[in-house]
Amino acid sequence: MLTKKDIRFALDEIGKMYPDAHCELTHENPFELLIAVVLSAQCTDALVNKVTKDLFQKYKNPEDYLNVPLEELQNDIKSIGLYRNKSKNIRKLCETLIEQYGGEVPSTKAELEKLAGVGRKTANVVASVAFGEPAIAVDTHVERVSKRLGICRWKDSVLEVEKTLMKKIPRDEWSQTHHRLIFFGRYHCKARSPECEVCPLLDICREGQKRMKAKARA
DNA sequence: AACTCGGGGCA
DNA sequence: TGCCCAGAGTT
Repeated sequence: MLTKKDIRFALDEIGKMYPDAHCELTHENPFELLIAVVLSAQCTDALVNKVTKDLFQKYKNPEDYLNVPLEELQNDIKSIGLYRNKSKNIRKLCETLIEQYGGEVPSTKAELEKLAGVGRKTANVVASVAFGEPAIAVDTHVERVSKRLGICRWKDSVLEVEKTLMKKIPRDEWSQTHHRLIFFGRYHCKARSPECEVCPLLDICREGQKRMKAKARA
């Protein structure tokens, strides 16, 4: 497990690599962000952005999603995969927004998480990006990076990873750190081919040293 | 905890 | 071709 000092070092180095990491999903308002994040589950944001460009031109508010046949909505998001679940969830979500929130997007994590298609990760992202609430959303990148570096344990659940990060990172750095870890995981500490050879964190990274040793042996 | 949804991107 | 992707819901 990394010491507090090592974690500080790691966060600072990652911050130097990606000083202006941000949410890459296109959105003009909380509602569009919410839809975009729900659509982004298990597919890349670049792919989602291709669809949302036309989607947000056509669907401006929760009512618009309910005023077309389900098949039409499915067809509009077909190319991102998992479209049957996502289209149904979005319609259910829009119904809830209209019935319970006057057509607006609720701003707290607890309320967001109750919406169809919105889990802990999506709720954290929307609360953080759209409403400025401190949050660390643990997706596959954040989880992988945290475990490789040794910020948390390999067997930790997603929720345990989130708790550990919140405990070890100052609250006012949560949102920024979240996006930086995602950039670091996406572009450098990649799932398949992490670039350990040119990584500034190699000295403190358990997994990186293991990989380099294995490579030297081969 | 394991399984399913799923087309696109990349090696 | 095969494997993975900025997850969530169900069993």
